[in-house]
Amino acid sequence: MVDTTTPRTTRRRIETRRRLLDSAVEVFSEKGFGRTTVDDVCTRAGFTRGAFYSNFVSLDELFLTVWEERSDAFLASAEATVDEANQDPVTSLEEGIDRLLELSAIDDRWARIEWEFTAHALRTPGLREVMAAREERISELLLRILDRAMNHVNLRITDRAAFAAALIAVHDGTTVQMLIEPDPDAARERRRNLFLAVVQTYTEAAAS
Amino acid sequence: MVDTTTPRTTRRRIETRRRLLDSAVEVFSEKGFGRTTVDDVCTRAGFTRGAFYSNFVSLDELFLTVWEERSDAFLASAEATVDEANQDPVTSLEEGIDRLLELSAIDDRWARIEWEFTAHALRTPGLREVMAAREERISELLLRILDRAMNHVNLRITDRAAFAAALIAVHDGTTVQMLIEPDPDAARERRRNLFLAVVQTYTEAAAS
DNA sequence: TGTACATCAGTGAACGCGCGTTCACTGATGTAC
DNA sequence: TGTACATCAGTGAACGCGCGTTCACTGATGTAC
Repeated sequence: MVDTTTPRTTRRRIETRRRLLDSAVEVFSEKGFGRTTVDDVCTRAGFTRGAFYSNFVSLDELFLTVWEERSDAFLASAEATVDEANQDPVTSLEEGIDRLLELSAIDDRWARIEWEFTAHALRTPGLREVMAAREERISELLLRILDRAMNHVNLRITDRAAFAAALIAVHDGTTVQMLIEPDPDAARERRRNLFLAVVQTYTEAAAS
Repeated sequence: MVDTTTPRTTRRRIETRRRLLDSAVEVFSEKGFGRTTVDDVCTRAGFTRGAFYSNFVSLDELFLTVWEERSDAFLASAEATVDEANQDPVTSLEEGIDRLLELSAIDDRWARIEWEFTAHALRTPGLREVMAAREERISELLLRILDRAMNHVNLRITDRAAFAAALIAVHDGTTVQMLIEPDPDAARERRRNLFLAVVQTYTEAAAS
């Protein structure tokens, strides 16, 4: 039996969406979401504006799609890294921190877009819940990673929710410092120490 | 001798600028900087667009002016609070944290604008230095407050620059959590604990 | 204090570009045989 | 594999609104006496 409900052609559309989404990341990070026009994105991708309206209904939808896609990709790759790490457990707290920082390392462009999107979400009621849900997913993933890692270094988490929230807050707060401050290396080193302090705060020696 | 270089009339202009600046805060926080038009600000303030161009050259200048004015006002009021506090020294670490949090308490509207401005600064080279300079001023003010307070609770700061940077990072990171998360009270409590942990990390018992 | 005058600040109309959005169209892509 | 056909995806022109910016103007404000 032939499927008559699904649209026929797909390859070309998929490729077009791909190019529009990739261009959107570039343009949003350069001009900011608010100053970006439909034509900016299309020109960058090598299309005329009609192509945009054939694939998205508004820039808001495009921005949300970009953000969700990248967020999901990040979470998926993080999960994969965690699975790998099971074959190679951490041997020290410091090593664990470094792995965590490596996992969350993102390029400047994407950091700017996340900042933009948060600003956007802060004034768009429907998006606040979307962001909160994502933070919840990151929190769960983090705790899954941490549970295992803590075991290997003989520590026990005292307050799980607070621990995850603290790591996320410190991550966000130090990210902007690294982007703004004249000496990013110093900022990076301070971030590392602060992460270490947070881990020590929310854990205690496990009964062995 | 009469001053012939300074423009004559001022009262009316000052009032007009005031209303434009206040309206800008409202509109920027509601629509975001990028989606705000000159007319949005003028209509809100009860002027026509000409009034804007008689007082500012661009929305960029207006945004920077708004931000600098509020930042300076914040720093000035913080200094004043610190001077007052000298008559009434803190007696415990917890009390010090609460005072610090009270000092940095800002309304949602202004928090959104700071986030917006940071996003703007992250993609506008000249503004990065402006923000870095302000962070430096806040850091100095913080350390002045902390030096005195630590003395009263018999603690000594180990790494001054890292301590101030950590407090700022934690402040920023937890602010967005309080605005995004469904349970702001829980987020506030977690923030308080995290601040406490940071203080304990970057201080040690002073030789008495 | 009051009046005549000079200057200034904000008005509102005007201009034109840029942008969002639509739509008839064409050439690209997949399907059937 | 090749061809004829149907459908779809992106084109590009068109429309009109909204916005930034300018400027001659008028009424508000300060000054001099």
